[in-house]
Amino acid sequence: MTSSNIKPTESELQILQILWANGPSTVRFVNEEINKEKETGYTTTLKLMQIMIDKGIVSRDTSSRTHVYEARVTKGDTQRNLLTNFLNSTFKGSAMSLVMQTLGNHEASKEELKEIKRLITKLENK
Amino acid sequence: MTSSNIKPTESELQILQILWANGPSTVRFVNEEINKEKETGYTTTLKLMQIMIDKGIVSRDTSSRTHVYEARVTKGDTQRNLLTNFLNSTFKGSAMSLVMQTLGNHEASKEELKEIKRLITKLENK
DNA sequence: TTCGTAATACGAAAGTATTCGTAACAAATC
DNA sequence: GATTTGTTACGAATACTTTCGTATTACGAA
Repeated sequence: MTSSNIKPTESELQILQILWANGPSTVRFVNEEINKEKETGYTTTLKLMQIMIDKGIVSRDTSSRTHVYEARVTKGDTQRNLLTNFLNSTFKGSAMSLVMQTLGNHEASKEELKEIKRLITKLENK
Repeated sequence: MTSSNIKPTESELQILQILWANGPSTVRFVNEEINKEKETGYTTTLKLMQIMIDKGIVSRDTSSRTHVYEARVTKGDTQRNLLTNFLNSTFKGSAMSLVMQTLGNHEASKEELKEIKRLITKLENK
């Protein structure tokens, strides 16, 4: 298997997104980012990040008083795992259905559509 | 909005899938289907389905002693809602990324790929 | 040094989801 | 009719997630 079964909770995923986007970060920074979306107490975020340490999802540098946290799972691996789970539970494993619904319901630019076509052509020739 | 915010839990979704696939069903039938995947007590399934009644996700015919349950949310609406949530949380709203990863990681037949291409062409001409 | 601020640690409360035991009852079987 | 079987109702235990209050400690400013 590519990597252990990564299944972060909703809150954990939000934190991971922030760490992926910004690199190693302090609890304060992460909490401020979260608060742009949803009011959340500082110790709430701290606790979540400590739990993520226990689970091995993040690591931290404790050399200075203010700890710096870093994702230990990659965005790619995590997305892949979550996608597989989602595909199985919601679309019973039919990648086709999922793609069709996504394209049908969500906007994509002409350029993006072209790129998807290119990928499909590449897949067809394999 | 197309429909109220349908967000079934993992277990509830599994039950919905069975109801969508088989039409109105008894608790016993649903429980047997579930047990093909995962050992689960009868009353566990019963309780879940009763909770789904409370939430308005399913309805039931109680005219005979053995109640018959039916989904009150459509597969399409539910998938659409779950897809939007998933897209936002895991792919930060980028439909493009999701589609590319799905095509890249999960098998699709040549026929299916062709069909997706057809859909894209149709979208491009709008 | 003393005080205030900011950080971590910890435990517990609150919320949600899952699981199942037991009671009550109706129906079928003997 | 008595007993076994199958069904619903209900409550409670367990588990997992989220939230936060409080204690403690380290650091910096006065």
